[in-house]
Amino acid sequence: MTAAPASLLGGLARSNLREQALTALRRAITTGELAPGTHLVETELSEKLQISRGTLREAMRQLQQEGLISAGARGRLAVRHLGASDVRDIFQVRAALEGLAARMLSEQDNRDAVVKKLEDAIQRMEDSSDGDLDERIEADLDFHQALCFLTGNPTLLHSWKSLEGSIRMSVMYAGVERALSNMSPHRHASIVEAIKTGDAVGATRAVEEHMQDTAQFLIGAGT
Amino acid sequence: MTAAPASLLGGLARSNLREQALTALRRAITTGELAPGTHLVETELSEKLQISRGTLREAMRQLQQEGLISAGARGRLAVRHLGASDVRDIFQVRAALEGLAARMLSEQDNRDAVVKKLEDAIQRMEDSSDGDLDERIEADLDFHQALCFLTGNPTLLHSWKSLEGSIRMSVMYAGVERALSNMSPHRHASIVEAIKTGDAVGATRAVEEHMQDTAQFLIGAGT
DNA sequence: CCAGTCGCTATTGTCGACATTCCGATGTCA
DNA sequence: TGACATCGGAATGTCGACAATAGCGACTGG
Repeated sequence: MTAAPASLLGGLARSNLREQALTALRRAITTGELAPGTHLVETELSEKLQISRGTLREAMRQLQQEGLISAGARGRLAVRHLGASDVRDIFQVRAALEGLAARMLSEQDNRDAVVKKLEDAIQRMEDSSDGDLDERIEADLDFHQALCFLTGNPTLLHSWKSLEGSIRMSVMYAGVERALSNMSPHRHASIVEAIKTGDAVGATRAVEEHMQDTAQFLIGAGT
Repeated sequence: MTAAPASLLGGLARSNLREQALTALRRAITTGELAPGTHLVETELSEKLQISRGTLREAMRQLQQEGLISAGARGRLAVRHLGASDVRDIFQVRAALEGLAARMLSEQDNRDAVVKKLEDAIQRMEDSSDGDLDERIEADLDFHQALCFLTGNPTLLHSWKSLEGSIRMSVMYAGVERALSNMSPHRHASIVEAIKTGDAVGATRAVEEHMQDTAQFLIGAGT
C-alpha cells in the first residue's frame, strides 16, 4: 500500500542502504530469523549486511521506535521479546486505532469507493488463501492498513504503521500457521458490511471484537 | 513522568550526545525557535550543536518518526509544517488513544490509587496556573500522559509519546497563549470524576469531547 | 583460600573525510 | 538568441578509524 508504488507512478526512490537495511532487518526479525532476545552487535551486523556501522545505526534507531528492538543497559540493543501481556497490550491499542478508522469510514459521505477498495482487499485475501503463508499474512495486514489509509488521516496511518512491526511479532509469537487459522474472511466482511451501511457503532464494535478475539487466540498459543 | 526520574532511583543515565541533541532539537522545534518549514541542513546544525553529523543524523531520524521533522525530496529534512487538517487529524488519533486509556482506567478494579494520582496531576495544573506559560503546558501534557501511563499498557504509552511532539506543534500552531486559554481545569476534573465512578462510556466520551473541542479551538486560531 | 586490583577485550559512542548526486550558473555553438 | 554541454557548489550518503567504558579474568598480596 505504501511500500509498494501507490498506484501508477507511486515511488521510484528505491535505493539508499539505510532503507534496505531497515527492510532486511525488519524482515529478519518478523520472520524469526533473528530470534527474540538476540543481542544485536553492531559490528557483527554491519559486516553481515555489508554496510557501515553508522548507516546500520540509523536503521536500528528506527526499528527501535517501531518496537522491534529494545534497548538494554549501556546502549545495547536486542530483538524485543514479547510476552502474553505485550500481545494483549498491542492489540488493545490496535483496536483503538482501527476502531477509529472504521468509525470514520462509516460516517463518511461517499463510502462507495472506499467500500469497493475494502472489498477488493478482502478478495485479495481470499485469492491468496491457498498460497504462501507469508502471502496470506501480507494480505491480511494490507486490509487493516487500508482501513487506516482510506480514512485520509495520515497521522492515523502513521500511528498504525508504528505498530505494524509489533503486530507482526505478535503473529510470530503464536506461530504463523496458528495465527492464520484464526483469520476468517467473514470477520473482515462483517466490518466492511457495517461500514457500507453507515453503522458506525457496529463497525467499531466489529473491529474491537475482532481484535480482542484475535489477541485472545494468539495468547492462548503462547510459548 | 518518564523524562524525570520515575520516583526514587529512576534513571541515572543522562549522557550521550544523541539524547541531548534530541532533547535540544525537540525543544527548539516545539518552541518555535526553529520555524515550521525550515530546512534542516546537517552540516549547519551539527556545527551549531557541536556534534558530528552522524550523531545528529541519528537524533533526526527519531525526530522524524515523532512527526516533528518531515522528509522532502532527496533526503532533505525540514521542520514539519502543520495545517488545520493536520491538527484535526492529530487530535482524532489522540482522542482514540486517550479514550482507550480512560475506558481502561474506568474498568479497572483498584481505581483509588489511580484516581489519586490523576487528582494530584490536576492539582499540579492548578498550582501552575499563575506560573510560566511553558510550565502550564507541561502540567497539562503531564496529566494526559499520566492517563496513558497509569493504564499500565506500555504500548499505549509509547504510541501516545510518538504523538506528543505533534501535539506540542499543534499548540504552537495556535499560539501558546491562545491554546492555554482553552485549558480549563474542570474539563480534566470531569474526566477523572467519570473514571472514579467507573463510568467507562462517560469517561471515554468526556475525553473525546475534550479533544474535539480543543482541536476545534486550535484550528479556529489558525495562522 | 579469599579479596582486591590491574589490565584486556568486547562493544558502543563519536568523529572527520570521502563519494555521490542534484541544482544552478556559466559559457559556447548553431 | 536559444538550447545544450559543462563545471562548480551544496547537501546528503557512506565509510573507516579512534575514544571511552563496562565487564571479565588473571594476578598478587594477605
